[in-house]
Amino acid sequence: MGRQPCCDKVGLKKGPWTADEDKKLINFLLNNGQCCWRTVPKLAGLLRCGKSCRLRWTNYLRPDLKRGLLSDYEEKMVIDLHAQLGNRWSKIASHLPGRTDNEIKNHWNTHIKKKLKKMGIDPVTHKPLVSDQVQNPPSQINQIQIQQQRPLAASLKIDRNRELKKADTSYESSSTLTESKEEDKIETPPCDDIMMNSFCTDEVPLIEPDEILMLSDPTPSSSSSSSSSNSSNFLGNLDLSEFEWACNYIDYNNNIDMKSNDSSNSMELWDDDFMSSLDFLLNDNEDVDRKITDFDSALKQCPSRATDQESWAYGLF
DNA sequence: AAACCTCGCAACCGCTCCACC
DNA sequence: TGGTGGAGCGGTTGCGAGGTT
Repeated sequence: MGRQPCCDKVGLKKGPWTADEDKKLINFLLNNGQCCWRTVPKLAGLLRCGKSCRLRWTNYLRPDLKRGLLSDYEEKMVIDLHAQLGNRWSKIASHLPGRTDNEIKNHWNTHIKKKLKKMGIDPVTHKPLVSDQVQNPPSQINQIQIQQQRPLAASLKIDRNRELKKADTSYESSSTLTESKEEDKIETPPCDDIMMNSFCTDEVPLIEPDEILMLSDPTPSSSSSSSSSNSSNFLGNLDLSEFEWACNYIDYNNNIDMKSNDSSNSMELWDDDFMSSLDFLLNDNEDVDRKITDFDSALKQCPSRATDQESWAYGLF
């Protein structure tokens, strides 16, 4: 018996999302929150399946997403985490605020893989490629090997049961059974001189504060994109004044009036401490651990849904 | 200038996981 | 405890943009 499709696909639209569809989805989710994805397209008036809506939201429309290429530090983290976790992109993404599993997966496949190969590192095993030792000076190989020792050791903590299912992940040979969920405790890799010297990433245009300001105070767009493919600025082109902000969800579950047409309220709860705590999302990360701690504490100032892992991001504009 | 090629990324597909009954 | 359905995950595909011939 075949699996039931996730939705009735007859008459449903596929392919790139239009700006209008995006707007409908954002409008619905900001006003109603995330509930059952299957019902979202129906309630939002979209001819899409729920799965498509969820992907569009999580990978593209979520307001907390960082756009642009991964920074050096993020790239380093991805490499290190991949060495520990393998192709578990969502786990890796959970260590990188504002990045999605899809984005990291794409970046890995298009950029990092090539870089590692160029450096003589097998992107699957994170060990030096034997054939490439000819191409790389011995000193460089030694540095690579030194770098690889730490994640390998850390990887021993990964749940063996789960890893056995991943035939192609890096650490099939990891010994010792350990407690499950240990992977969630994997440490954020520290800045490492070797890695800093080894990787030279592209210029990384991270989101600047002024861009965020633009989003919080939308101005008429010069020309709204005809398709979703150019929607890095898309949210800025939307009239979000009608939307509810996370911090205004004083008590979502108790049905306190969630609808507010006064967008000026949207920043009321964003005091200086909270805003400054967002720096780590906006600037390059030198002391991420501290900043994440600050951010966590700042999030506690934002009541109710804002602290929900999936929905805290609503307030990031 | 046009045809072709390559690359990057958004989106889809199918499978697994997990909560609920 | 097993079945079921929804959500999530990872792999893959398709298309558009930019580069090359």
